[in-house]
Amino acid sequence: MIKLTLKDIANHFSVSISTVSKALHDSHEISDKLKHRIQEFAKENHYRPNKVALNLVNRSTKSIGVVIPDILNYFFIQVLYGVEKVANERGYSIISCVTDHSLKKETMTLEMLSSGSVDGLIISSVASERQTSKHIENVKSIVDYQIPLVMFDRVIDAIECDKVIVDDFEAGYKATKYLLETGCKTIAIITPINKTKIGRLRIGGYKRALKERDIPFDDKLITPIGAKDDLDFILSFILNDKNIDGILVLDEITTVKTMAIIKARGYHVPNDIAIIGFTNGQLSKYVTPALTMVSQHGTYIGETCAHRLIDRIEGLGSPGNFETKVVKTSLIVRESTRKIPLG
Amino acid sequence: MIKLTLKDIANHFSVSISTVSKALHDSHEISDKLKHRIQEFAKENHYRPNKVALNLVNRSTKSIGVVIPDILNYFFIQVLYGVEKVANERGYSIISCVTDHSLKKETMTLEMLSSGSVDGLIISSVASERQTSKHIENVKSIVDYQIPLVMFDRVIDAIECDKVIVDDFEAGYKATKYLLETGCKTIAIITPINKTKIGRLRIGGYKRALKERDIPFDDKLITPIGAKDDLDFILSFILNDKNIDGILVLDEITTVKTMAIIKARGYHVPNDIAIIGFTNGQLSKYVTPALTMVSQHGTYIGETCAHRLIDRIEGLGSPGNFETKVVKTSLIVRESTRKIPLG
DNA sequence: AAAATTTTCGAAAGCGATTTCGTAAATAAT
DNA sequence: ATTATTTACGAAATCGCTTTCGAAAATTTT
Repeated sequence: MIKLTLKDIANHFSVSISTVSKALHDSHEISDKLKHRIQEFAKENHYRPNKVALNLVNRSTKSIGVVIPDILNYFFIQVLYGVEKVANERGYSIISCVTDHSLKKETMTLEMLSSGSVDGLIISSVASERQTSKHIENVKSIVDYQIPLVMFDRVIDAIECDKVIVDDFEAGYKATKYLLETGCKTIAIITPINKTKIGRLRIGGYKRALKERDIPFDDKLITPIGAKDDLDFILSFILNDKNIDGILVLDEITTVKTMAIIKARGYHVPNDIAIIGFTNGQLSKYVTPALTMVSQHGTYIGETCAHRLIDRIEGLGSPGNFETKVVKTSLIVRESTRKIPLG
Repeated sequence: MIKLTLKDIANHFSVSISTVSKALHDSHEISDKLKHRIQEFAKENHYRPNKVALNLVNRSTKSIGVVIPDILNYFFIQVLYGVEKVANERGYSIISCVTDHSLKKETMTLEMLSSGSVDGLIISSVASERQTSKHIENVKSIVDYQIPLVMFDRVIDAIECDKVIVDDFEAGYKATKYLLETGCKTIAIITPINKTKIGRLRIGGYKRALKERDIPFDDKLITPIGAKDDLDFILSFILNDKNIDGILVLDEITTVKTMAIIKARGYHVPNDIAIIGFTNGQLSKYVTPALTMVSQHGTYIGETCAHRLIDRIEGLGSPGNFETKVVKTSLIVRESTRKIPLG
């Protein structure tokens, strides 16, 4: 049995296509008798309208695209979850695409999605602060296309659109302050997101916290690591070089790895070295000791993005008047940090 | 600047739509002069053909839908990764949908996807062995629609299509055998997937391994747990009741939780109780002790599914002649199990 | 019985593209 | 100069569906 179309049904009953269409929509224009027969036939033969044709007619797909750099990152999964929840509530489905931190893949994905497949886009761009200029053009061409766009977390300043961002400066500040308050003197930073703006902001917060205590900032304490770098090897440098008693790590998996290495080298966590990581995901809770983490409230961010976007799509909210929403983080204190001394 | 169509360009140059279409396709039918002007104009104004219209004309979307029950399950993420890799290589993009283990959501998702949005489907169904009858109808209506379908992992026997499954029987057998060989006498099973066929197969393998050693099967050692159950509470029963020295857990997150609880109760892993879990994901490696896990080779499964499906879509492979591929698992031995005694 | 109204349906346009086919104009061949 | 052949473009069909409008046929009103 091949896929049924309106035409097939029309032929079967020797009526016109429009009659069938109306009958299936329960239009009063069609007699009850005919309507019934057509509806029965359609049901029996599993007729379902071709969505592509509908999308074309309606000039809308009732779906939104979500583009994220990484699917093994719990934060993005939470965002995805939040987006999907709201989208479903409001009658939209989502198409999620992962760019694997590749600028090329992001461009391809945007090309694909922005040519009619979705009514709007939610993006966390992989663009670092360097390579923007050319890449911005790509993203910009989407906005130019008049397709509603909401960026979150890793946003591009030069793009004018609604944004939902994390208060990464404050997050870095809070985490560092907490380490200082629990007695840390020399705090290192491990950053797998060195070239991103959010990485810079977190380090900015870190500096601010140091400054408040008149601790001089030491460049050597900031260690960028790449995806293929040998973390063990790299860590050995700063651990031997400096007398580190606190570490701030800018993503979850690296936090876990860092702690494993530190423990293996005989340090006690948190007594010798305290650790705070970013992204409160599945891992942090179950490692030993359980990790103190910064939660970015991904689900909430996802929900917010979805609402913003769908409002735009449906023409609510003033056109051109873009807003940026800043979401605060929370520090989830567990066992990888010392207790705050009383008094 | 509103979205440009062929018609707009045609109007701008006072030519026909077909001329523009041909010009943009570099057809020899159009004079070089005109072609150049049209192409220039299209580029400058960021013209891109409307994909929905193209899909309608081509009766193909060059995209495939992937439906999985859970996105926090590393196995499924790996499958997704494998599918996407092959799909991209072969010129397809993927639409991934998560059903959150909800039959209703699965039905909705299938409804949505099977009406023209995708050229084919890759599904791991949430259907347990009970509720099938009605649900099967839903899935069946997709196959009836002549839309190519590949099921993996959680397949439905009554559906005729290509399948890629894990050798769960052998996996349960291998894991149990390993525990026995390393000295375990009383092995419990914790199963969060009690009603699924794959759960039953794994337990089947477990029974076989016991039988080989003439160990009687004890029903009480199989503990099903639901999503909302208090694992701590439930574990206390069997730990107190039986003299357990080995546990087989049927998913990763539950394995990690189980070990945490066991450690908290003062047992040593693996000396007092050895643990093997299913799905070798991100968590297993970094907990203490690192967990011995069954790897299901998700990426490979995803790749296989994608190849099968696209072959079907493109009419390669004999119609109606469905195949089921069985993929073997590997046991990744780490520290939550004892060593096999020499000799 | 004539007029007005309602019921019931079909023709056709449109969504945005591709593609086949036909044809006037330009060029080439005789 | 006449015929044959390219060249260069447009008209129209098509994909599957919705929707507006027009118009018989049936019903109601006067």
